[in-house]
Amino acid sequence: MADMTSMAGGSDPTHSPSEIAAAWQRERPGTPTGSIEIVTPIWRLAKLFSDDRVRVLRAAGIDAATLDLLSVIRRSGPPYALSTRELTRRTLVTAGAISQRVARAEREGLVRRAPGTTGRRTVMVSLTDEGHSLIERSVDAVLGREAMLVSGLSDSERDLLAGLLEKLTADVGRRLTDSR
Amino acid sequence: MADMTSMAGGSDPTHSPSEIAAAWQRERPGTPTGSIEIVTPIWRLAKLFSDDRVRVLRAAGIDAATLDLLSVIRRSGPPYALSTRELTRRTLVTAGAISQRVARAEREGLVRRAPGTTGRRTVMVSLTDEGHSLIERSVDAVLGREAMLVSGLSDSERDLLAGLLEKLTADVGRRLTDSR
DNA sequence: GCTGATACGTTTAGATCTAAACGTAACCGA
DNA sequence: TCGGTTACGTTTAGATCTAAACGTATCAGC
Repeated sequence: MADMTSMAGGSDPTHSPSEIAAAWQRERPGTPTGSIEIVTPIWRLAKLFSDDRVRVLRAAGIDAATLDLLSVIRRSGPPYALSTRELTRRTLVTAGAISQRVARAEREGLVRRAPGTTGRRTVMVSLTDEGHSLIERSVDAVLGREAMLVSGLSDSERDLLAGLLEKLTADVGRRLTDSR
Repeated sequence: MADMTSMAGGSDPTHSPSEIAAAWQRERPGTPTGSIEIVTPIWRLAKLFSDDRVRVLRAAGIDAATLDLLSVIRRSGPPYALSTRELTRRTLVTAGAISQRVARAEREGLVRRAPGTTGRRTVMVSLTDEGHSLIERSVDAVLGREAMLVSGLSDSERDLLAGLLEKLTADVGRRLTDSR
């Protein structure tokens, strides 16, 4: 996927989204700046969460890509095994990246690869004991930390925000599929 | 910055945030899943916007990193010049990345580097005519496209969401600085 | 059974980022 | 004025991603 490092249209963390929109209006009256107050904070928040997670995980001896891999397998429930195909579907990266991530995790003894029984030449990736205990140790740390970060919102604010974000996600997804 | 490709804790685009939280509760009762319905959609939306922008820009003959660079300079107003230092501050990437981006854009004739007059060995990066016209052509395309993507929200919903996002951004930023 | 089409996973080439090392220029206290 | 410190920009090494090429196994229709 494209990374999060380019957000022209309003990334500037030294100015608020509304200041950025105002700057465009001053420089180019009529510029369609209506989306900036939505898109810019989303990008900034994604970066804040991402960077913080990297820091937290470094202390736990695991990187974000590996956590992502192990998490998806772990929360799929017993027998803690998913095909490469399914891992790709449930992640935001390409099949090539999954292949590389699995190879790394396998080298570190966190997962195991085995041919699937259900035809179609699938490869099942499963957690080793070590992988299982690593994810158990990491999940609460990461999610607990994030819960702390968002704790400035009241319960009703949080629910309201979650609802709006879900609506927007569905909406954007629909418009993207329509336009292709 | 860390890219947007790892979002353990809930990236899975085949399940809604609430389904992911429910899966954790089923597998590990007591897991602190309160943040998932906020963080997960933020990550997903960042990726949706990012990927779409890449597609739009490919058609316009410019990449997202270059758009980011030219945008910041363009909206700073005449004389359309910023120091490398300032570019780093107003962007979400490191100084090294800025240096490389500027070098690329300079190679393509979009910007020019010149020693700054105000001491401290600064390098001023300014738009060439070609860079200026490229950004003029691209900005409306990108921002117009994004305005369309978020147009499913009513005006009041949009303002409400923008307000909550701004509050959350400030809040998370504060907690991050406090905890370090 | 064949055979072509398709699905699936891996590999490779290339892009671009970060972190850290570096090289200098500018500033500052004595 | 001088020497050390700091600010600033660039370079380099390493990590990891994407897109595309590949190789092979499986399936579907005849």
